[in-house]
Amino acid sequence: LKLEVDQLVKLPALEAAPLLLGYKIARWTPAGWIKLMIVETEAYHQGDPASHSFKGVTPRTAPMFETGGRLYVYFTYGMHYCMNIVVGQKGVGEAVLLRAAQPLEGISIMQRNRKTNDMRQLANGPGILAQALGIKDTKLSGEILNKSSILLEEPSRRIKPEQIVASPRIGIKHAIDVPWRFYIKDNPFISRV
DNA sequence: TTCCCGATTGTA
DNA sequence: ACAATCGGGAAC
Repeated sequence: LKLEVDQLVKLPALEAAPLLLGYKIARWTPAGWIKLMIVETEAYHQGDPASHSFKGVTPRTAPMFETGGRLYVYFTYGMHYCMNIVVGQKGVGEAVLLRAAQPLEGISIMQRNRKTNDMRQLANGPGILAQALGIKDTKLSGEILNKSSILLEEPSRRIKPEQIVASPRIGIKHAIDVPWRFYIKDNPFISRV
């Protein structure tokens, strides 16, 4: 049973994050199509002290509080961009961080964006994934999926529940114990750790 | 206006 | 293990 994208993005982050594994993220660029399969995600919600939405709406985090189906792109560590799929209901601040993906189409474009030919290093981290997609600013933040240059497609083959691993999230200082990072077991394209 | 810090990455 | 690098957000 495949979940329509429109239904999936209405779910709370903790439900949507594992379900997004296997879905495809795509972008149309002047050089052609880029497409990857999502293999690693993390869930962030309003009651979560590690979430940007924890302290309420700010100009930066406003997209997290919109209806699911938008993008939330943020700039971090003075040099990296990370992309989220906003999920859930309007007024509730939650999103799913895209941490890693498996390259499918537009490999040469991503190799150019990333300055490496190593397939496993094209999208094996949230900042790296954004680089592969050619994201160099936060202009896409708040944009609506499938109505902007970023598309989300249903999986061709559904990921079985037993193939999904849950583990603690990476790089956070709060709520380090909860297993809200999800990835496809044995997939070679997940981020380090 | 000042100050601290971060949902990271690449290099040593 | 650690530097690079700068915008967001709280405090002053």
